[in-house]
Amino acid sequence: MLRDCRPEQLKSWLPGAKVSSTERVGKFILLELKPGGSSSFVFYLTIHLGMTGQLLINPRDPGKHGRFVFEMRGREGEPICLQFRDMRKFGRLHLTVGTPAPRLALLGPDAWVGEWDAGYLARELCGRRASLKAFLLDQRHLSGIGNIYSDEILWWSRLCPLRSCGSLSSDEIVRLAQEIRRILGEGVRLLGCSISDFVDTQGSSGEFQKWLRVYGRQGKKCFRCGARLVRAVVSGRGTIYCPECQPKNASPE
DNA sequence: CCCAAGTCCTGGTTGC
DNA sequence: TGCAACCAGGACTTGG
Repeated sequence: MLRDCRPEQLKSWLPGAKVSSTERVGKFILLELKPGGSSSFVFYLTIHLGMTGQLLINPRDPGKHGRFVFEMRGREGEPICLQFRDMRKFGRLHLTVGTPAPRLALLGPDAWVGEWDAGYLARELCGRRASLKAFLLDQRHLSGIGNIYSDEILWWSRLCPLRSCGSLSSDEIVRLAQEIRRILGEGVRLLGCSISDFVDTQGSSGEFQKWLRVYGRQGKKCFRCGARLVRAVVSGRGTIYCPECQPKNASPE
């Protein structure tokens, strides 16, 4: 159970605590901690990187936008420093007792490795008026998809971001489900998308940005049909798509 | 001035 | 008409 507690209370538990497990849930990083001594409860550090957050292990230099640092010891007693950097301050940390930050309970299944299928997607899409783009960004349906991957997924699925959820045929839903898993898998295989800030815990950049088909390519030619890619703002987010092979009208097929 | 990887909050709209 | 669910857009923040 989640218990209310004051920051200074949590602070007093941290020294001597052990990281008992780590997990990723959607875009959240979760550390399970057990306090030192004989206490049996657990507490959690829930981390969200926001847009520009970085989590670094033993960084070579203090960096420019350090927000917090955890000093730890490894199994052999070697020092381990975990630093959180975040230029735009959109990242979040939550320290809670008993359960992770409450917002995690609201997340849909993990879009990449979660237990869901085209049937689940069909049920979630059914009857909704919102755009496909807004749907993919809404972490309550599937968790883990952001603005870059949603545009890429929709291009590969040949679906217009402006289409309404309820307008998809079952063939289109199956296609979308396949591309969600495939594109996120590619992103992970290529170690992420380093447009400007993203690095892994070792400070290394990913490679996915080299394989982008639409994101950041407004006005350039579609790799599939050669038409000019266009930009629209959909539910407040910049959205790039091909007006030719991602048509607004449902394709007759 | 424009734009940017995310989420929360507010206020308006839709439909039962 | 009432109400809840749904949905779009602004706020937040720093920098290129």
